[in-house]
Amino acid sequence: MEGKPVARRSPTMIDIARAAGVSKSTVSLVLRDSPLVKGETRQRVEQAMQRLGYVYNRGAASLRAASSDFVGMVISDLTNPFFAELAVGIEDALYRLGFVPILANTNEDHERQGHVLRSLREHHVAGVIMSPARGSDAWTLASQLPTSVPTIITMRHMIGSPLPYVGPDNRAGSREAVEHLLRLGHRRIAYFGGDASMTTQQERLGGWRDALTGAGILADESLVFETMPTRQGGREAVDRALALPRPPTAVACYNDIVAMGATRAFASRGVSPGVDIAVVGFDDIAEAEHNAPPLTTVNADTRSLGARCAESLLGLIRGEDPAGLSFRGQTKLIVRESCGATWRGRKAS
Amino acid sequence: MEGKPVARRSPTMIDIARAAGVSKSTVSLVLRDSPLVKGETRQRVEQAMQRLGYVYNRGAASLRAASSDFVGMVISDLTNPFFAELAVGIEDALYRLGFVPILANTNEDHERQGHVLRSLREHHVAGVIMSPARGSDAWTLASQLPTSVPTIITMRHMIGSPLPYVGPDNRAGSREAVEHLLRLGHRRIAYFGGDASMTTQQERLGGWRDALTGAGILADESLVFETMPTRQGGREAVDRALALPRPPTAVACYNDIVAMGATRAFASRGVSPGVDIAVVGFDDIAEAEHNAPPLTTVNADTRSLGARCAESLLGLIRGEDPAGLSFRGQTKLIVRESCGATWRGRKAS
DNA sequence: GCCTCAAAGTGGATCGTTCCAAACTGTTAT
DNA sequence: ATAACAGTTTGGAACGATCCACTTTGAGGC
Repeated sequence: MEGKPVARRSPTMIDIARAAGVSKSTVSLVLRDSPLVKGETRQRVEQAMQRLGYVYNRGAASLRAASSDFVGMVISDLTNPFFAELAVGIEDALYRLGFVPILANTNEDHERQGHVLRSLREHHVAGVIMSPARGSDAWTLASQLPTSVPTIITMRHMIGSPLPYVGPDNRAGSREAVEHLLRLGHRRIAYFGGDASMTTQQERLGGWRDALTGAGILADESLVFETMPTRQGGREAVDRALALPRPPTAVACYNDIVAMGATRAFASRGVSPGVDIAVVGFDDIAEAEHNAPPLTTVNADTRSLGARCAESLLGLIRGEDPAGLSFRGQTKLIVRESCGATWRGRKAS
Repeated sequence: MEGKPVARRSPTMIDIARAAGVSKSTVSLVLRDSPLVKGETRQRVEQAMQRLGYVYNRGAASLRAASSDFVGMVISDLTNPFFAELAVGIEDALYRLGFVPILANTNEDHERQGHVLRSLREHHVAGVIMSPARGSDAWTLASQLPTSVPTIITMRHMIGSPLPYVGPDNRAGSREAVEHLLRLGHRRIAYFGGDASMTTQQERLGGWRDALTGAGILADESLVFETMPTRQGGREAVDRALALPRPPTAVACYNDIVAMGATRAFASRGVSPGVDIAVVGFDDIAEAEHNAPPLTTVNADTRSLGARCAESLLGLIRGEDPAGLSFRGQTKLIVRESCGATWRGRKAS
């Protein structure tokens, strides 16, 4: 009188085996596309799976396999569009390589990062890709992640860590941006944003110095305004820079977020970015193109960088030499309007 | 002559049991904080764990437990800052509730969504939170996700689906925004962006109609410009709207991304947003505040909405009545400058 | 008729936990 | 001395797959 009986628990290989009149070993062989099973048998097994609605249990399988198909994806701040783009690049590549990403957004919190790494270990992840929370040091990290877990560090290089690092060439990119400003005739070029404790900041600031000294100009450290790498940070830097007796005529920013905050702040103080002051960013996030004015910035091909993380991790898992798996991506200056170049060009023509 | 022998494989409960001189059952009890073990024994076991560097194997445990602590987090487009924010809200709440999020960014791709759902089932996730790819229908979804997997649908309501839905009150929010424009004296109010196949669009567009007809104005469908919900879509809508013999004086946009594209496009065509034309968005993404001009928009408290997804999922997992787990979040109009209200106010004073 | 061999299929141990029923202590009541 | 009992501890059977060594089957050679 009841409808067709609903399976109380989902069928296992043994149920399939019984239904198809074979042993569980044969079902296992069918599942893994072994050439050892006869075509006819294979069909019977596949029909049984279909009929019973069999779903493979990957957890059970990986119990024997020592490691799973999970990869930890530890991101320091997913609300930053730059990291969101990186995460998408990583996720997409992992998916293609047959891995399943476990997401953890640490929000720059060390304690949370520690918890998350422990959790990932408990889940026997095949590897980890992480952009360390601000101020993580190689030593603490080593204690949280034993060398047995293949790990790629991304975006924030950790000095003293033997782990492969994937990220853009910050120094060269920043240098190129500042050289562009120099070529436009600027001599008082400030630097906005970034936290001295981060290697990314050190590298980008280094590029600023390189460009200036390369042009025979003294890198005036009083033109360096370190602030939080946020829009708010960009605004603060503007306030401080405009308070100077002789304000800068151009600014290189730690990243696009800072640059966007800065362009807004300049504009609201009557200093028109792209006209009265040149501003360049870094990262080339999607928003940069739609900023007012559109941001001249350094493109790091974020998505490919993400893919590269996944590929390097695969290398590490396969046992390749870690030394060959680090990667510094080339950057490319994207000239838009915030540096005033386009505008001047138009005026001159 | 060798250094201290490195553990070939990581220690298991049995190794700990041996080292502490107890049975594996006792170790298991210690791990789960059972009051059954004597304090002294507990200590011995804990010391052994410390000494051998024991790491719990959650996979092995969940083999018996029927379901794991994983939750699938299926996002349609993580590069959209709105969804990134939602994802962060979900991730944070899941973490707090003791779940581990598996991330899948479907990028609006159905095929991929299908694969991902299958993969999640194979991993025996405890539940799924998903914002369906554009154009997903209840029927296909039901075939991909049997009712045995607790699932919350977010942001994109699916008509005909019994699954709990968590999202903002799009209709009321949109209505409120348009009513604000009406109050400012506008009568020709256009609607930009969004895809007719999405319920979100239908609801927001519905709010636009509600407000107009509520004010005794004919909702002129020739002022509805449906485009991709992207910045580019916003630009296209501007082109089409300005080509009208009698262009609108105000615009309600499908979301902030469209509104940002639109403000840029208006500005570059010499129509100053916030002065010559009023523009309102929807979502209140972080960028909205820093747009030029700062965007008047509808805040949906995205992060809380994410948290709510996680909480409703927990309810579903615990077997609560699905009917009570749906949630429509209240929205709040955030008045900034793009609607011209602030500006007019200042002028009048 | 016996042996060999390849192809196809199988049983049982295993992975690292949890859970259950049973067993062992030492005390107290009878 | 025995029973009853609470407080601890334990062995073994799951969970659902994989993998290895083994068996079965049938064809072919001598």
